[in-house]
Amino acid sequence: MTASNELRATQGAEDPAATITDSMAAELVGYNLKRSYLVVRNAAQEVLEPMGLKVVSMTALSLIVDNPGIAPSQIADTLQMERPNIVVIIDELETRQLISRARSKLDRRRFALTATVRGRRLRDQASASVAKAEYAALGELSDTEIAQLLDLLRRIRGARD
Amino acid sequence: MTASNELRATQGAEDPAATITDSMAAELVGYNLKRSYLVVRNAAQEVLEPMGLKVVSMTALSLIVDNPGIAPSQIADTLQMERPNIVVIIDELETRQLISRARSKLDRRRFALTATVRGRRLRDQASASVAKAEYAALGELSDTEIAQLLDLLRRIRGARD
DNA sequence: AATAATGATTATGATAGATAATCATATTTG
DNA sequence: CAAATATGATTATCTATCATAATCATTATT
Repeated sequence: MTASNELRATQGAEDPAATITDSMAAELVGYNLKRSYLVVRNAAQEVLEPMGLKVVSMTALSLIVDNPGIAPSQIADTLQMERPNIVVIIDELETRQLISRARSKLDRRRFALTATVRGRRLRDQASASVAKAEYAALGELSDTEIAQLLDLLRRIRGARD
Repeated sequence: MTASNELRATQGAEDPAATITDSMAAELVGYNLKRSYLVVRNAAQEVLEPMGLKVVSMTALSLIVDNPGIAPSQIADTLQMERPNIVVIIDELETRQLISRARSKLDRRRFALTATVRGRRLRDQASASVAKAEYAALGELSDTEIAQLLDLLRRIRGARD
């Protein structure tokens, strides 16, 4: 770096119109992962909100639809959440009559969760809407690139799971 | 799906040893982005903690190092955070004498933030450690794949910025 | 039978993140 | 130029997310 560049850099950003250089954003994967995640999550939240669902509650609902009889603790394990936080989500899904909660016959400490017809219908609707919203948010990327991205992401988390 | 598969699915998950099918995790990009982000962020947090930094404070510090004279509001814009939350971070960086805060001469409402020598040194150290930690967390991926990933992620957030 | 472990729950706490209100300074406009 | 408006920083506050500790019922272990 030359002396004049040094000088410019020393005072440059004080000009409100100056362009901010952001070396972190350019280089770090975590930073870019976070930003991309927020873009996609916001797109999902937007379409879920009118259905009264959050991303986490729709994920839990989906798990229950796909795995009838699943227990809260299994949901916690799968979604990497703490059990106390699952309880709240399940309470709400039950109040809205999207799922039913019954004691397991094999282990009476556990609950066996099952989706109701309403729950299954809402899941299907939500899942389709979210997929569509994601696709729109990823509009820049081709189908091939989305597949590549998914593969890379699965391998990152796969290493730690 | 056959009748027997249907039956198995209906009761299957009540067996604690049953495998949970997670169609969301398999398909949704947002879910995979979140999981991958958490893996990488945890790796970064781990190496930053002994330096007394969080991801966000090290990002802010880095911005100040790269853009001497930058104002809090510019940091907020760049990092997509609200100004009140920036204040806290800057307070801490200043208390630790990693940056200095002076009124801008061009606009006396603004602050002109500059990194101290200590701040610059810590940034360099932190930035190197985080890059190394990220690389380890991405161990599954080749250099080419990491570059591909970065490109895809930048294009996702680029579309919305 | 007594002890330990597990699952669900409640209460609670920590942290990130956003909003509203306030004050100083700059800018715009009548 | 004076009044009104906008901007930047700050404080106080509120919400959401996420985690921990303690409790109770049931099951597994010794």
